[in-house]
Amino acid sequence: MPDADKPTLLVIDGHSLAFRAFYALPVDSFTTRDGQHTNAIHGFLSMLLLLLANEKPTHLAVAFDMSRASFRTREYPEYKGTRGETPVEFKGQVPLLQEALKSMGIVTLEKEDFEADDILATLASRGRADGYRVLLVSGDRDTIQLVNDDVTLLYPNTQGVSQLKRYDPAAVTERYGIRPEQYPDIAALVGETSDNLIGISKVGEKTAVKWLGLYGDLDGILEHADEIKGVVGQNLRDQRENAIRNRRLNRLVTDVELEVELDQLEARSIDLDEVRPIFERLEFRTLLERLTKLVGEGASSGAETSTAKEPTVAALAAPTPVELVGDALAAWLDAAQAAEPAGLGLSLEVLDGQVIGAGIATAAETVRHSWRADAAESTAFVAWLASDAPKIMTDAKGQLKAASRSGLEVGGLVLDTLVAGWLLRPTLTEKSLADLVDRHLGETLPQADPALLVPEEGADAGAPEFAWYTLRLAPVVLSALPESTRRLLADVEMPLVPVLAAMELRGVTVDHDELASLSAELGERAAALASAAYAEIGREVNLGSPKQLQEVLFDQLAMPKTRATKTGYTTDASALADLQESNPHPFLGYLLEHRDATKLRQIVESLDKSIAGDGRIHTSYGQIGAATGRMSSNDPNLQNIPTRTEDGRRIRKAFRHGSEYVELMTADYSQIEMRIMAHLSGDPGLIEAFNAGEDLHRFVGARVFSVDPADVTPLMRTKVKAMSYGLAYGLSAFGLSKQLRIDRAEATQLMKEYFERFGAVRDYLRGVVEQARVDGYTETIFGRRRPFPDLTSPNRVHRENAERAALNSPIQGSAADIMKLAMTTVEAELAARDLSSRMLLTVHDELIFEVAPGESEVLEEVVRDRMANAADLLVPLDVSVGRGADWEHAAH
DNA sequence: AACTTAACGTA
DNA sequence: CGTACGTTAAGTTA
Repeated sequence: MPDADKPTLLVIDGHSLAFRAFYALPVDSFTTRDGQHTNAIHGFLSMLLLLLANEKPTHLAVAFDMSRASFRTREYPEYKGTRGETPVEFKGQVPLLQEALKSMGIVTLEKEDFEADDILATLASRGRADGYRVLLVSGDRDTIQLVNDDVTLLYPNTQGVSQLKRYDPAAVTERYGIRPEQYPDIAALVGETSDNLIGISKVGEKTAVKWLGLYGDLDGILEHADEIKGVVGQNLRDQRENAIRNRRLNRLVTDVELEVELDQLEARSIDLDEVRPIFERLEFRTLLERLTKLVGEGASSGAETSTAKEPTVAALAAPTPVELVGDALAAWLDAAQAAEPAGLGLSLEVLDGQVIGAGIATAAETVRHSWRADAAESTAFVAWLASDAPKIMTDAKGQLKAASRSGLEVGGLVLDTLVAGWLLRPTLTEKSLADLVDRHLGETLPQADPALLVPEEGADAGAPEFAWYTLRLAPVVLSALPESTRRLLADVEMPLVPVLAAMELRGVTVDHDELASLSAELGERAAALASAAYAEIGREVNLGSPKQLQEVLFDQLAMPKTRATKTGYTTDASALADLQESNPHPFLGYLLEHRDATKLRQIVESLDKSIAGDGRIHTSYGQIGAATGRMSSNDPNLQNIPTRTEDGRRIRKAFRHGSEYVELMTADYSQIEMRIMAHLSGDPGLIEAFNAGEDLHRFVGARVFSVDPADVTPLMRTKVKAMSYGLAYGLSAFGLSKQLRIDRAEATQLMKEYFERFGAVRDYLRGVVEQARVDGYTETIFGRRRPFPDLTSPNRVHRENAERAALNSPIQGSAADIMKLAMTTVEAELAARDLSSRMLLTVHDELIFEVAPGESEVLEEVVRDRMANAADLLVPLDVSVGRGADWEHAAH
């Protein structure tokens, strides 16, 4: 009987799939306003909708485990014993998922004493007997045994739940080299860690498959156990009971008594009115849209004809692009701008860093333009691009760079949907247009993606389609932003985009010879230190391998165990320093120095490799990188260039001014985070400290220790400084004592004294967390928000982590706001004054400039002014400036 | 080959 | 048991 004529029964292992989703989807982005986590539910339902659309089952059911106990745990209490406690964040989602399924008219099944897989096995067996095509969805490998000509297993791959691998008998054979019904024999021999089933030592998949080939099945293997040679054979004879037990436990039960008949599982049409309340409660807007679409399609196309090839039809497709040049393009642009006064969608086509064309979109039409520098047909395009006519792009920075390289000017960038999307959800940033389309439109950007369950038909999307989707995203993303954040977007983030593009294009001159000789020197030093270290322990190990170091330290040298990590015991620098104190050994000293040398060398090497043909390093700035609002730097990271050690500072000496320039200038905000704390807390003592204009830590130290500022000793100053800086991070007495190497009592006392003098700071920090718990987010001075769903987590570790991050966020984030604002105004002012000096780098609270001849004074004046006036706080923003031929000498 | 972990550099 | 990042080598898994 041809498959197409058979009814299709879809059975899903609910726990298994939901659990996969739970770990695949970040909990942060799937939490309702009242704090309910929904990632498992969302992932499950999203997959279910995909399955309904693609597989068009006539019958379906979702099976759940009733509890962890089953007849298997009675037989073998250790069964699944290795599994930790199910996270409460997951547990709470299961009843809601079941409720959602019920509202969709989908039958859920569970049976006392059995696992969901047994229900799958039973339904598979019954379905096959009654002439169904059966589809099983489970993340439990034991279900492989159920596969046959009528039963197909859809197995989530390791990435999560968005893709399922289809196992029919041929696929099982291809993957495992056996027939499906042989799988339990393999599993019995190899063991299954996740079920706490221990197999035969030294027997892995390869061996098990080989034996099966020789002796047919597990019974055959055990009969011939005496013939198997070597240690493995002995292991098999010694541990045969393991295999027998495993085989007994992994056999799925095919005759569980269920209260339903197959025909009761028939797929019913979904009543949206039933579904809506629970979907709304879970805040599943896009899922509801997808479901609505699915229901609509089902009604119009008729559910009974299952046409497997038919691709899912998107609700909206981008208009077919028209190629336009010259006057035709000019005319189209005029009309288009009238139709879309808020801006046109724009996507530049970039090849090898140069612009080769563009896609432009209105809601109704898309246009493609091939651009050539000297072509008269492009005049209208070039003029429009440079004009203030509003444009909406996605991930504009790279396109702006290409435009600049191609000699094109881009004006009027009013919105970058990627940046806006990040402001909306700063913790899990959608990294591409495709992500945004998926997230905010609930659609799939047409793109060739071989990993998709159903390959999309038709051509890839190009620039016109990108422009069109970008345009559609704009109102969706904008309307979701709170007013304050929308201002932040318009005033701070959008103007910054071209500034960062310009800085990346400029790069910074780095001296290759300097780096090369430094690298060679560090390499020699590292080699000498390694030899000395080997001599101490009488053998050569890989000093870069924590695993091998653990052997040396804790076995060979029998040192006391350090703090535990996931894979053993830490060998990090602070632990080694502690060991050196308790168990002095020359090996430790050599190791630590070796670490320093190799680490520096590694940085030097990677910098050297990054020097481009123009002798400069062009880092990339991540505008949407950090959840707090900070920028990041990568390829290479220029925000972690060493500065604390002498050798490290030699690296900074390799950063030079270019030949057209006379020096570098650095300008940084001093103690900006403390100043922000003073402003936000309104603490009179701290405000006075900054207005007094004397050394901050000395002033604070005088208050804390009740002495005259002149009598604050360096030690007192160090302690107070550590305390002040630690404040913004949620430092504990424990952490403070560890950092200062003082005992707990003294640290506690120090904190107490500190807060007695600066009580408003403590009140403020407490208040931030409390407010965030109520609101679900924190906010910076300029309106940047960051959500904190974990503040109400029942898990103490998660909750306390969230509390520290929450109290830090407005501080670090406000500093970032101020710096970003300063950067755009500095850049604008330099342009306005027609100065040739240029801003090159930013390192969180520091800016680095290249100074053109004769501009030293005016540049300093402009930079000081713009930076100091970037924000109006209760305390002044102090800027310190330094100049020199290289970065090190320009520091101060 | 692709991913994860430990370690470490910066603000 | 201090926030925020990015990079690297070693180790692990597919």
